[in-house]
Amino acid sequence: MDKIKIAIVDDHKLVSKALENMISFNPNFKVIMNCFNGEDFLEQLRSTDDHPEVVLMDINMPIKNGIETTAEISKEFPNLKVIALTMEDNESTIIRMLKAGAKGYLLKDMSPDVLFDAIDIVHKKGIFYTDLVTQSLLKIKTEEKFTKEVNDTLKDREVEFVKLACSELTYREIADQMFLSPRTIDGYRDSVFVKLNVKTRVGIVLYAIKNNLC
Amino acid sequence: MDKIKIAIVDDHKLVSKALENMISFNPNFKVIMNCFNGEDFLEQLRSTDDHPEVVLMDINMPIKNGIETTAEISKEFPNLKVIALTMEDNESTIIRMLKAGAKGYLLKDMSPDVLFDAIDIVHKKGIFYTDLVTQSLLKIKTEEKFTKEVNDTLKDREVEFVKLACSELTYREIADQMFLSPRTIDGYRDSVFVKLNVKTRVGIVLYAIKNNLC
DNA sequence: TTTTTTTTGGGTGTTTTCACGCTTTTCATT
DNA sequence: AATGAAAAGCGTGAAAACACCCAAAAAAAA
Repeated sequence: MDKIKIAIVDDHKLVSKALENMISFNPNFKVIMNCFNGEDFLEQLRSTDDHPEVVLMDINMPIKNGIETTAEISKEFPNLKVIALTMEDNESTIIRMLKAGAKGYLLKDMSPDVLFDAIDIVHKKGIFYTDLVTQSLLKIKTEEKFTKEVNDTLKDREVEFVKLACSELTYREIADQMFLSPRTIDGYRDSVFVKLNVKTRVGIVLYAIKNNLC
Repeated sequence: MDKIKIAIVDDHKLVSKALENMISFNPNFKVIMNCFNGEDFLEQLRSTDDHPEVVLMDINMPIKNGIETTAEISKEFPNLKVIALTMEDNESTIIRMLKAGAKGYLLKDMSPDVLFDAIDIVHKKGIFYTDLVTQSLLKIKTEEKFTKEVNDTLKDREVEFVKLACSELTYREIADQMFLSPRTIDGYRDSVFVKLNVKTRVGIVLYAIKNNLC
């Protein structure tokens, strides 16, 4: 049987080296790519025909993050199976990652066994979930929250606003920076409150940080 | 020459394994301890005489973080040289880590060379700084900000307040939770503003998150 | 036992934030 | 060109947050 070809995309050298090292202990796997960010990875993919079969993708990366990168990969190279890697698990991040087309996700401090299983299963069955708890959790979310997320997705302008809200600027100053009337900012605030299900500006900030928008 | 005995304290298995692996390539070093948190490490130290000479200490850990752990080590085992490890560098965290007694600090995604150098130099000279930039930066801070930090350290009660401020509670509700008058909370807010050099509640939240108080 | 520090509380007034209801402009689709 | 949805803008009133002033208990240190 041929070795499964694997790509690692992670901006932390230490982690990516560790992953590569971990994988090297399993004779069924072979790391053929190791990139530091999504942009880099996409370029490499486009410039060769020797594609990996499974991608271990960090979510938090500079330049192009895991979610964006995965979304592009899903369109352009639908055969690649992406496994998302995170340090801390955040529900809505996971959901967005799955929506972007990831076939599984793992916490970064898993045991080698789990990693090997995940790669094997994703490769054979096309999908892998860590345990039943999360699986059921996701089942619920994928119906209930999935559609909710779509309707409640922040528009571009609102995202801009949210980022600026994560500062000591007053709404009036935010309005200035966005070249809008303070009233418009009021409107953004109100709709963001509803969409994020929060009641105060601190709520916005906490959301933004959790979903690293800032 | 005897091998330098090293301890690794990091809650992320992947990282700690990677570090151990990295170190194993250098014949002058030997990893004799590998702990997942500060509490664990202190226990191990107290129950043996075979102490490490250099400790690679993660800063963000559950149960007992790197700063507290380093502070205790400095008192109890002053011969151990602690090198702090961080993912993202945060000035005030670094300062507090050095105040706690760390002899050097490194970003987690350094090259092996840098790690080896750091260990060697810390072991021989007792102190190591990554580069001149940070070194000079620290020089300035250690005088100017060091003393400032001491005066501006939040009191226990203020820290409690700050944690509650990182929520959608109003100040009045925070007062209730802390069994205090709203006026008192007003006072806390004002003094925290001055100490953290911020002007709004969002400023408090951003500070708290940066220094993971919440 | 003084002295100092911490904790707690208060008054007054301004600015910002938030809620709610409504209008105008813009722009893509038909 | 019509129309319908979105984005942008407006007004008012109430609540919360902020600024700056000061003082009394309580606890800790001297």
